[in-house]
Amino acid sequence: MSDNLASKITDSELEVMKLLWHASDALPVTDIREQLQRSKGWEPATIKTLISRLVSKGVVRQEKRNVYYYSPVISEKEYSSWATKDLITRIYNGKASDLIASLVSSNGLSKDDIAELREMFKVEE
Amino acid sequence: MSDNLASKITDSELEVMKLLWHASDALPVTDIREQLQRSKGWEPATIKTLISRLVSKGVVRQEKRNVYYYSPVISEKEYSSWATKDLITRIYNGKASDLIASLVSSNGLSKDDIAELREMFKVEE
DNA sequence: TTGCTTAAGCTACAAATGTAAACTGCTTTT
DNA sequence: AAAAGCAGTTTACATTTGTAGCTTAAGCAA
Repeated sequence: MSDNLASKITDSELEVMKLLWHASDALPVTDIREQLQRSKGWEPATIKTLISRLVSKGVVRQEKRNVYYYSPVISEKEYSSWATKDLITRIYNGKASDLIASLVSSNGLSKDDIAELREMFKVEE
Repeated sequence: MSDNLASKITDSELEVMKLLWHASDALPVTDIREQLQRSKGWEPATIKTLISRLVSKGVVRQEKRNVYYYSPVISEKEYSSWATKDLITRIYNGKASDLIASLVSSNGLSKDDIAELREMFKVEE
């Protein structure tokens, strides 16, 4: 996923992406509209604009059937790991461990998180 | 640090913040200008605009001496931990360990990072 | 078949952002 | 003192983002 694709997903657009990511298959506008209208209170026109922009940006693909069906071009995992690396580059001078240190020192980790991490980084012998 | 302060620091503004964070004391525009002109190639006017916006946003304070001296109101640590939590909220459904798992599975961690993390999460006995 | 609904595409419009010039009044230099 | 330089302030202007309306054409309901 190149920088100039993912970096351009805005907050509102991300809501659409989340919907598409969680769908098991491509969705027609109707379905997208229905859900976002409920969860976000957006007008149909707004939702259509967001979808169009995502298509222009190349992160959503449309297939013509009776009506267009939309599906994500990049996966949620790709996007989130990109966003994480981007954060690390921008504010942790590229050091992932600094991010984690920050989480630790700002109490950003729950007891469960810490337990998981101990497990994750346990030295195997 | 309330959401509506930090969330409003834009990319360009962040460059100014970094400079202020790394300075040991408040800086006059001259110093800020000098460094950002070199490192970013920005015109003096641009730099002045960014500083003003940061002051309006309440994240930079100005003290009147001969000339104004500028210093950060929020610390780099506060900002970065806020930004990290924000990322976790927005794309990891609030689960910090998911972020770290994503880093692990996308090879976002260097050997050094991993070594540090092992140390960090070592079970003390 | 005649509307009603609504997808698609185009247009709109304010706020935020990136980038910078113009003006105004000190301060410093010649 | 006159000129030069620059801080501080105001204004500018294009692009991006959030949010949404209008128009046209097609599918579906009555």
